Amino acid sequence: MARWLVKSEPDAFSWDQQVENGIEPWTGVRNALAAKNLRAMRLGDRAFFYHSNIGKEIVGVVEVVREAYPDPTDETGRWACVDMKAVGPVPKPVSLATIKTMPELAELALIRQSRLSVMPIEPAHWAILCRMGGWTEGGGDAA
DNA sequence: GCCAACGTTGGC
DNA sequence: GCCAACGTTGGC
Repeated sequence: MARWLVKSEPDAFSWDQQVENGIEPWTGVRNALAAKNLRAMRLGDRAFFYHSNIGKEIVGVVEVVREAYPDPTDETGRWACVDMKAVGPVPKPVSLATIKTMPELAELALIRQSRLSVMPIEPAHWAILCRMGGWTEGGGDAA
């Protein structure tokens, strides 16, 4: 099961809204690489929910509950979205500033490609970020 | 098909 | 609010 990180500006769509809505279509991605990543997501994949611009920190974990389908907010029909479900908040939000202090996280796309809004996270990096955030994966589904 | 101009994102 | 990075557009 793959791991990801998705960004949202809390002004536009925040973690609180994700929690309130439960399941929410992840729409509005209009970047080729980000879209490719979206299409590669599979049911049960998990992603960190990152607040860009305001907060600049990982605040929660979401899970893919519907794989890529045409983004209803896109008239051209060229772009895709997935449905995300809130799994839970990260007990200790992990800030960008903190991530930047860690040499072992220097290769993160979050840092190397600051404008990419949907990116894969390597298992080792996922584990480090989970530890930093005080997040423990629920019973045995971490495969 | 190349490249300059422009717009957008996102950190600071 | 500013600026750097980078994606996209449009002229040639």
